[in-house]
Amino acid sequence: MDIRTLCLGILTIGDASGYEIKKVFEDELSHFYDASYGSIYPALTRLTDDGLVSCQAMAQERRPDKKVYAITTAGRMAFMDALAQKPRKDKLRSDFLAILRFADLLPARHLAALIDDRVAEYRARVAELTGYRAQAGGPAQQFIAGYGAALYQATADYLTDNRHLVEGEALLSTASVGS
Amino acid sequence: MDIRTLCLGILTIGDASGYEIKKVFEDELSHFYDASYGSIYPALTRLTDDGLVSCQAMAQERRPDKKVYAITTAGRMAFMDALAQKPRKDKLRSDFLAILRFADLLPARHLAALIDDRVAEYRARVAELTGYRAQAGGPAQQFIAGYGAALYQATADYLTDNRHLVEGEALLSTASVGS
DNA sequence: TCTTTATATATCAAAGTGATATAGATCGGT
DNA sequence: ACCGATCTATATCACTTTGATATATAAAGA
Repeated sequence: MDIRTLCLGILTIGDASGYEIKKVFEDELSHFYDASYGSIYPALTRLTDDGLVSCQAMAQERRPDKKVYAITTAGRMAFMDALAQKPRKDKLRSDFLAILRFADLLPARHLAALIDDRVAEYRARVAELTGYRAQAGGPAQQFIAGYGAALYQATADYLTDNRHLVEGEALLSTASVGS
Repeated sequence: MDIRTLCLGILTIGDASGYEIKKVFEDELSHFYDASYGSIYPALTRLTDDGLVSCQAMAQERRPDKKVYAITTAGRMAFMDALAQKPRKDKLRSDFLAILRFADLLPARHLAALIDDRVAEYRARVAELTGYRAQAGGPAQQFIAGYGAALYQATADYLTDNRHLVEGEALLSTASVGS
């Protein structure tokens, strides 16, 4: 599922400009997918060339033209085909865990602060997503927001309950400096 | 935290070849980071050029030379600096969730099979990681394996408890074909 | 015997990121 | 009234990374 296909999927929901598609990625999909302008704009150009979307330039007063894209029938079929493909494995990229793997090279204070921040961040995210879920549109959106909330909740809990494992390993820098 | 830095970190644990570094990514880090040969080999070349690792070619009988890399003092310092940097946000890329977002375009059977597979896969992963955790080396490795297990467990549970939200949306293709 | 899996390194087109450029509008604070 | 920040809107580009492929040999399994 590349960005091109995802853009096509978003246009399934309704017509949109590249800028608006980016907002969908940020608002609704941000916790399981991401895309930059550097991938969205070329994707839309190519989808247009392939006849999967159509593009209408809207002249705006004192603004750059807004290009509104709409999915075509061919595009709809292509997206259905893509949906039927077996999904690739999920991929997580976590600097945080990479750092924790090397906890024994970090000062204890730094490590503790890192984990504190992460727990606070995830608890905030749970609250935010729970709110979103309540006001969200369809069941699929609710399901996805809930999925995110469940993950963040589980992670925050795990960190709280097991941080001693890594924190016991951390460098007690004061001891080595003092002696 | 780019692949170059991660390779440096792995060499902190012990000397290794590119091939062995790949195995560390696959075995120990696979559920929160990944790297292909296409990034590892160039990373090692550049780390060598920068004097952060040293390389010794080991001639092997009837095998290509094995290049064993070792971290230098400069490399160790560079890695410590990298570890002190604020970690970037975690990034999840999930085709599975992307597909579920468009559950209303999928036949109900297909959707059910997709979720069944995912739940089974995650339950298997929990078992695997729990085993790994028991036999694992240091506390940091145990912590990380446990983190993965907790995530997969929470996900499988969430899917089981909330799948009705998306499954209720799916296309009842028999109805539309029959009528 | 033959296929698959493991050891081992290397390259490359294509995809995607993150930063930067451009440019007017609007909103909040002082 | 002014200034900085944020929003709307599109576009490009160097760099990183992926996923596939190439090359060679050995060992294990079918």
